[in-house]
Amino acid sequence: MMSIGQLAKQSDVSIQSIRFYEKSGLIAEPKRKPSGYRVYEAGALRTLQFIKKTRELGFSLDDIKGLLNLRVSGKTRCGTVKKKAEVHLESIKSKINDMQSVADVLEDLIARCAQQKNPEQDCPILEAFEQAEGDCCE
Amino acid sequence: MMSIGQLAKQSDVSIQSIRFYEKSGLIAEPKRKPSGYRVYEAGALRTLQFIKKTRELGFSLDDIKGLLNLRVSGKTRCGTVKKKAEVHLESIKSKINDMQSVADVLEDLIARCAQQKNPEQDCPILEAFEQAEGDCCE
DNA sequence: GCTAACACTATAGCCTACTATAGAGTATAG
DNA sequence: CTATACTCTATAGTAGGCTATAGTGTTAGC
Repeated sequence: MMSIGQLAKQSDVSIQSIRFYEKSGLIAEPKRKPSGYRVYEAGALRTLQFIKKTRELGFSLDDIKGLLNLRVSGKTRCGTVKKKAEVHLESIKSKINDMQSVADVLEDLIARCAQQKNPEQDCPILEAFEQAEGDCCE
Repeated sequence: MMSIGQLAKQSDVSIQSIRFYEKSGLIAEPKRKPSGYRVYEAGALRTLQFIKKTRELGFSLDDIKGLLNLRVSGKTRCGTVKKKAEVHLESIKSKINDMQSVADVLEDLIARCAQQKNPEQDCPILEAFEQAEGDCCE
């Protein structure tokens, strides 16, 4: 049994975030003291740790809500969880690919810039950017 | 020479976004008719296409501003441009690394999930998420 | 000349995931 | 008993990237 402050410290999640998660339906409304103070059980800590970890992995609060519901619904089917993780993984991978292609372009431009011997000539980087559909981004 | 509406159609960027980009300093303030209507030259279209492309690649407007400045600064010495491009490249690379490590974790969890023979047992993904300090994110 | 389509500004709203603040009550240590 | 720390609610603000609306003026085709 602990206060919201203790829970915040133990989970390393701010008090405001905890209340925000409660409002957002990610964590259950806890019991209250007669004063109105929230009183949490150990389960809340585990849930918060779950949320924190999945947030760090880039899941949205909505995703996490879904995962928590799978967990809460008792006989979780592992396949469902796996599928969600796979979908998320795919979107991360495609973002990585996009970013990598940008990195490649930049790398190439920088290399060409380095090869440039004649300082009077135009900069290859600037030239590449000038072209709307060019060797820059295709 | 074209109106904002024509520019919007040709670039496939909404009128509001164009004005927003102008306010944000991504595109130059165009000339105006006596009525106050914006009048664009062909260069604006190229710039918008550049913005659109880089947005799709996941750059923030701030990043794009930096890239556009590389282009716009005209007679910049190649070395300066190169240096800026290198800084961009580094930040992109570090983003890629971050995402890759997340992807690795997810991939590992999914693999463990796939190895799970016994459907009666708990899901390894959820279990990993449950642990405060676990083999999941360390 | 009229009407429809277009453009202008300024302001407000949306979404995500929070963070901050104000003003009030509560708990606890000395 | 009092000072300090804690908690409560409600509201507002932040950042990024737009989208929508209101109210008004402009342009183009018939």
